[in-house]
Amino acid sequence: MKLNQATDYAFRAVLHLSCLPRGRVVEARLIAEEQKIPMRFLLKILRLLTLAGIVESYRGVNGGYVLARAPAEITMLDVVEAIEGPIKINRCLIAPEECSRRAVKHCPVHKTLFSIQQALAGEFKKRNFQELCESAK
Amino acid sequence: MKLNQATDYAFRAVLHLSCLPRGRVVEARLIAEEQKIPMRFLLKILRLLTLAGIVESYRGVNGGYVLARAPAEITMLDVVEAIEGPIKINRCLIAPEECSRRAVKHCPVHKTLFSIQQALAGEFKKRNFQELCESAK
DNA sequence: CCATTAGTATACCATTTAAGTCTACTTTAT
DNA sequence: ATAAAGTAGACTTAAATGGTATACTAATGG
Repeated sequence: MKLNQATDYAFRAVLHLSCLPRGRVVEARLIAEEQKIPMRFLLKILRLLTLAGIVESYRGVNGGYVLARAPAEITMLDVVEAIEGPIKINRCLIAPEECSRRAVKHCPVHKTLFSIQQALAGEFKKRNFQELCESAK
Repeated sequence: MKLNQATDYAFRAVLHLSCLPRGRVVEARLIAEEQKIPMRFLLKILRLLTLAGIVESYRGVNGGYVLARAPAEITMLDVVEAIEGPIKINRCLIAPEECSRRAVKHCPVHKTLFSIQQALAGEFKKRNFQELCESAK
C-alpha cells in the first residue's frame, strides 16, 4: 500500500518543472541536483514521463526537459500512472483469473476494493501541479 | 500501491467468520479449504488478526477461531492495519529523516500525499464486515 | 565536420519484500 | 495418553525495488 520511491521522485521532478517559467527547458542534471535524485535513476523516470506525454525531451547541446502541457493540466494521477501503471490496489483486480470463480462470484470483498480503488484514483486526480506549485511558494 | 495477498486472504477469512452464527468457533483448516487459502499461510494471518484483537483463538481439540467482536464493529481498515501496519502511502511519511529538511519544508508533495493517505484510510474505515457479509448473501 | 553535450536503450546488480513452507512445540478435550 | 488444534520462528524461493554501467544516438556550434 505504498508508492514507489520512483513515483515520489517523479512528483518532485514534475513539480520542479511546474514552478519554472512556462516553456523553459532544463537538463536532467539540474533537476537531479536540485531535487537530490540520483541522476541515472532520474533519467529513467524522465523517460517514463516523456512516454506518458507529461514532459517533452530535447537531445543534444542545450537539450533537456519541458512540461508538455500547463501544470494545471497535470494531475498527480497522471504522474502515478506514468510511473507505476494504472492504480490497482488488489491482485485479483489485475488478474481476475487468479481468483477462483467461486471467490469472484461470492466474495463482495473485490467489489468493495474496486470502489475504494476508484476513490483513491479520484484523490490523486483532484490534485494538479499548478496548485502544488503555488503551495510551494 | 497494492495490498498484500495476505491482506486479501485476511479479508476473506474475516468475512468467512462474519457470516457464521455469532460465537461459532471454526478451525483454520475449514477456513483454508473454504476460502482456498494455503493452510500454513492462513495460520500466520490468523495469528496477526488475533494479536490485533480482531479474532480470538482457542487451542487444542475443538479449538479454532471466532470473531472477537460483532462484524459491524470490524472495519476493513482494522484488517488492513492488522496485516500491514498503519497505512503509509509514502516513504517519507514513514521515515521523515529520509527526506532532507529542505524537501520537508519546501515540498508540498508530502503534505498532499498525507491528505490522500487520510482519505484512503477513511475509505477503508467506512466499510465494515456486517455490510460485506450482507452483500455476500 | 567533429567534439561536446545531453538524452536513449539495455543490461546488470544488490537488497529487500512477498508469499509460502517446514519443523518443532504447547495446549486442551476426551 | 493421544490426537487435534493453535503457536513460534527459521527457512526458502521468486519477484520487485532502487540504483548503476555501458554503449549508443541526436543536436549544436565552432
